[in-house]
Amino acid sequence: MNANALPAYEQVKAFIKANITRGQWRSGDAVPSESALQNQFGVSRMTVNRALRELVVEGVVTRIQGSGTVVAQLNRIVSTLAFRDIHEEILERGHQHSAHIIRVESIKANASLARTLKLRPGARVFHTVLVHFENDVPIQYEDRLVNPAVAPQYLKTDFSVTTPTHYLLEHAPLTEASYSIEACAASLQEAKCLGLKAHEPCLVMTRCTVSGAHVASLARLVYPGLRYSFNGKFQL
Amino acid sequence: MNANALPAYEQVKAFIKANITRGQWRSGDAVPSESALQNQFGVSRMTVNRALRELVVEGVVTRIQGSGTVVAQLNRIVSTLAFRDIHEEILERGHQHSAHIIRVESIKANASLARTLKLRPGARVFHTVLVHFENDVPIQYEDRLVNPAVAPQYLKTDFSVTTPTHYLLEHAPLTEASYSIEACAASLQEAKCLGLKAHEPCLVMTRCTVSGAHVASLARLVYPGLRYSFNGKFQL
DNA sequence: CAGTGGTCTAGACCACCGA
DNA sequence: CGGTGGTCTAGACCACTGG
Repeated sequence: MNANALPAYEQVKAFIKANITRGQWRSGDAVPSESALQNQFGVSRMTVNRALRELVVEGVVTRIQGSGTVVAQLNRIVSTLAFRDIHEEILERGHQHSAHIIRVESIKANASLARTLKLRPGARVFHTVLVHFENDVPIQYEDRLVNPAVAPQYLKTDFSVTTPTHYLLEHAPLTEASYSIEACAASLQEAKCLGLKAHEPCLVMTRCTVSGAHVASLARLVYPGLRYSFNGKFQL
Repeated sequence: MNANALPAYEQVKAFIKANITRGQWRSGDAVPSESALQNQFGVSRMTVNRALRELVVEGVVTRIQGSGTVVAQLNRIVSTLAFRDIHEEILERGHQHSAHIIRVESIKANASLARTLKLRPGARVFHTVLVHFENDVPIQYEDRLVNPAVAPQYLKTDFSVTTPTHYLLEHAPLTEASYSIEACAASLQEAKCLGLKAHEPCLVMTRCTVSGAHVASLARLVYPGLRYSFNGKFQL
């Protein structure tokens, strides 16, 4: 066994990917069965099985028990977007992060908010509004509502030091999140805080996080359209 | 072995995830070794190994050979965004898709475009501009540049029937793509085609696709901010 | 029915890490 | 050095699919 050689399961994966990339096998075409590949490569079935299972996860092939393995419909780009704490994101770019605190308060949930956070209407909810700066340039307006059940001490945090995201991840283990990304015109308040003209286009991420049995937080993150973008990459 | 029972490796995964979710194990904490879990669950090492390998892919744990397995830094939300052909996306919502063709032509690449497509300056490049409608509402303005090397017959396509995305996926197997999502103000031309006022906020996806050795296409997809959003979900 | 994938075992050898 | 994970094997039984 050559030392520089790829593991056997990687070789099987590479073989299959190469056939797809080269246009040899197209979407919907059958991929050789496990036993066929087993013979072809002279490896055990578990090794072939691992290769194929990983290709399923990567979205390259589809398997149906009893039927076989086929090349997946590749008419979609599947990519992984990672959202991180903005503090770390900025530090990682080698820049300075700071935050201005606009609002830290406790409010009463109206009907709609109560429904989202799964609380009774009129229940207390924590509310913070911050602006995050990257090298003194405003880059994110963060309006956040927090369920007191998951972080009773939330309002006592010094948000100029600890970001809400960081605090919540520490105190309420994340189990689930849903988000949407849209383009909106900046409101007057947002525009003022971000140093924009009113109605300038912004990227808005709305995010709802769940921790165990509780809806933990609802956040609206507004980024100046001209200063921020989400980037991603897809590989075969 | 109970028929309704989860597979053993799923039970191991569930056990580990539960300990994390419950806040029992925190980021950086050690996860029991394979042999420990093997004894605890009374299963073979391969089964435990599969569970842990899958948790690595899911970003739940980190493993270091010789050292051990620890709970990953969960201070990031990792989610999978899937971009599909807009035609299918609309059909799947049970709506009607149609496309208006604005422009179908061959142009000469300027220096910057030639660099991106890895062609020589002045080389011929295909250029199409379409507007996609969902139930007669304009939803995407698609400005696309195509490398003739990967799809020589591209301009002969009837784009009112076949979307450029679909045609390219058929003729140039996708091996790589990079994209960015931003918010921009609609240009006059875009606004007119999308039925917006000038400078209304739009979600803009810029996408560069690679097929084998060639850069295949560069697309600018403009979505009206009020009519479109990218949505995603994250689970544990 | 034969062939497929889904799961699992009980071993094995190796590379790596930390004490 | 012992313990960890990384890989691999040669079997096995099962559930499912298709003809």
